[in-house]
Amino acid sequence: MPNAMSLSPHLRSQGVPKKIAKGCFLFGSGEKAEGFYYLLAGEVRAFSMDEQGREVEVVRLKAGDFLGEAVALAGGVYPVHAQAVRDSRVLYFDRRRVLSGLSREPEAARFFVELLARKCLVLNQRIEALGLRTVRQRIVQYLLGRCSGGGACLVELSGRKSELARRLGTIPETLSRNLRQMQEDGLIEVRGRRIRILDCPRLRAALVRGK
Amino acid sequence: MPNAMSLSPHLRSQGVPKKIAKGCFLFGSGEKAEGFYYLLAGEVRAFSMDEQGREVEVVRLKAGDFLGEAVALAGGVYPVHAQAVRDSRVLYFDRRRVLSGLSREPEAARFFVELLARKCLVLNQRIEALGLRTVRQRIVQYLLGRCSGGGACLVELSGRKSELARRLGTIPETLSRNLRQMQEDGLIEVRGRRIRILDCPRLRAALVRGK
DNA sequence: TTCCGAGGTTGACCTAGGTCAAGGATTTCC
DNA sequence: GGAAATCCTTGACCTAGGTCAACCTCGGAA
Repeated sequence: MPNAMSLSPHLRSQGVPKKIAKGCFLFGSGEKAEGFYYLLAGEVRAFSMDEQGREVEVVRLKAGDFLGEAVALAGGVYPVHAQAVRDSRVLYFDRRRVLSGLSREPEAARFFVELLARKCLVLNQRIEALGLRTVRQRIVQYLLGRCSGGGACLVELSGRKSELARRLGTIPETLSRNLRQMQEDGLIEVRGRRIRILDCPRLRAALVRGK
Repeated sequence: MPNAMSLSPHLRSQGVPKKIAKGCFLFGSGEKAEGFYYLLAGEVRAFSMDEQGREVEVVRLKAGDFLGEAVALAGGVYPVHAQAVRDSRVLYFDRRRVLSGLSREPEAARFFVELLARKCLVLNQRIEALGLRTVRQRIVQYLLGRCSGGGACLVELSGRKSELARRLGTIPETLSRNLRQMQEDGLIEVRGRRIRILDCPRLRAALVRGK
């Protein structure tokens, strides 16, 4: 989840800058979460392993995103592996230091409370979205979620289509078929990883009618 | 979500006690969230309306649960209606007061940071769970989630089966069929809203194998 | 240029599970 | 207690979408 919150200079100063070379791990699944990261530059992927040891990407982080903050602040163990896919720069925050720092730093306390509260909202929305019956509905809701709302607008996928499929709780084939269908219905226009929304109102209607 | 965190006496003193008579609303969907609630006693249900104006229960709260804290602290609008289903007693916390109080009350800051962080984890788990392919898997994971892990154990559903169905992203019919199937497979024993897990290890295996 | 490999698309097929409709079984309320 | 209203279960049916396998496309390397 992109957080789009900028760190206050003061908070920033509490983080320890680190460089993570491409391919290096920030942490591994199952490790006790003693701290968390703020990504200054680069790219990190979080993934878990399925039963057969195949990797399953959970989320991909870019500059401005936090990584592992909820786990660390709640005092759990990382549920995923995190690996830099490019040379990256991060700030590392020690869990205990932040927690005890909350006492002295009202700024920071507010910041984290709002950060986490916002995250909860986003997660809740995702839960709602996953509750939607059809894949098509989920696609629609995803598209609407990142379109300004006007007549026509363009959505550019950040990752692979297969990642989007996974995120929407389906598989590439089904995503592909649905996109084509929607294209034939004149709702959208797909070109590579660019999706142009042709008929925003009708798209919105499709969401409600449960079609 | 049950939170199972007890309020510190000090924090508790910041809440304004209120009595909510059965049937009364704590807030309505779409209202600006100026505060949130902590349920001392009674029962509250949160629900939204689907397109046809039918009510859809989202969650049911009992004593010890918070209501609307994430929305309020993030500064949004309530996404649901909240109504007391029994005479209830709550503490009401004013959003602004809490937020500004974080400056003076390190205790409170820590409390809310941990509360929200924990909530994020729970929500994440639910997202993962909803990503499971089959309804049966989701049932299994739900049952395992509330079973101590030993040989046999008993799970008592807190609400209606239809609520559980909805929570698992399905419908009562399918839930019913799956439960019966699992019963025939000798995995569980269903009596009313009591479910006895007969074969915990085998159940766990069923989760992994994706069957 | 050609070759190669990963991602994407398509088709054929089949099953999980959603819908509709009809009983049972519990609660609830008088 | 009994009637009414909810819930729950079951059956028949059908469609969304997952699986498997083949093919296409495009970008990078030789």
